Amino acid sequence: MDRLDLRILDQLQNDASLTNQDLAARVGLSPSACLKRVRRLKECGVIQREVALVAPDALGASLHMVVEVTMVRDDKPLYRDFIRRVEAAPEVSQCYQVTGEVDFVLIVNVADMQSYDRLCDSVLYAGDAVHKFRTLISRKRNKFETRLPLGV
Amino acid sequence: MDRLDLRILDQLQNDASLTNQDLAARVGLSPSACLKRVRRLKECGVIQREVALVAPDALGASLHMVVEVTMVRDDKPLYRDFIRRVEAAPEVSQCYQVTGEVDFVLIVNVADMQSYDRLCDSVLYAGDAVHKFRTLISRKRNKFETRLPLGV
DNA sequence: CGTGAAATATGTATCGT
DNA sequence: ACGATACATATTTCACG
Repeated sequence: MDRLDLRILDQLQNDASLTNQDLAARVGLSPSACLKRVRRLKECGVIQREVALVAPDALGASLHMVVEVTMVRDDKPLYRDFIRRVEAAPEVSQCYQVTGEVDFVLIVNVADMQSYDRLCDSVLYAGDAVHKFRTLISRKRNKFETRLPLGV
Repeated sequence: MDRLDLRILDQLQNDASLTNQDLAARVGLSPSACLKRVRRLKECGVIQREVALVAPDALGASLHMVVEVTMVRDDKPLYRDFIRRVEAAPEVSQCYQVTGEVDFVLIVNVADMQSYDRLCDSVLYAGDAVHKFRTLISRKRNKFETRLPLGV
């Protein structure tokens, strides 16, 4: 993982629709050398996947929420089951297991309150794992950036 | 925006590296018709961009935090300036403006505590806009999904 | 890592429904 | 207005230097 790989990642985090030729030109490499690097970065999991980011309000899924979850107790199987439900719930886009006064923070995005309700049933009220939760409703998502700071 | 567009979005949210041919085959369209739709979806902003998702731990930026921010008072210019600083800070990947006991929730991801410190200086302590904040340190990111539920 | 040629994919024009 | 076919252009990909 040298400087060239970092520059490649930097570009692709911004715009994965770049052709290999353009990418190669930008990082100062021949197309074939560039392609080999990109493939290696995918192979070894540094590039996990390429995705299209869709405007939430173009699809009526513009309701974002932050849910802080406190579990009933510290218990491996309990946690594992909860995480499994979280993973299975399409409404939950992110899940952070945190230290401190709460145990999990979920980022939820849904079309309406009915969908939020379904989420509560399928994840929060299911299985007696959750002691309590607090929902912060987002009025606005001011920033959403998938890019990691690479220090290039 | 019909069923076909939704199927296209569904595919591209999963894997934007699909060739137009494969995509067309999956949604049951000819390549040219498919391409026209994809371009239209990009033109009108439904597809915002395509990005590569990079494994955070492959790059030593694996420290995630959730920061809850409470402002000193409700004040337009104050908020505007804060948001501007948030947007400028590469350590802050997401910012939700929420209702309730706190005013903002930030998702931060950094390589180390030193970077977190820089963030505090450049965003949280700058400008006397922030009354207080609470930082929840993530032990683990159990889920990170950019895909919106499309109900297809 | 770079070059060049073969294999693939994209993009366009045209026609049909 | 939208989709299909076919052809021209561009890109990816691989063997070789």
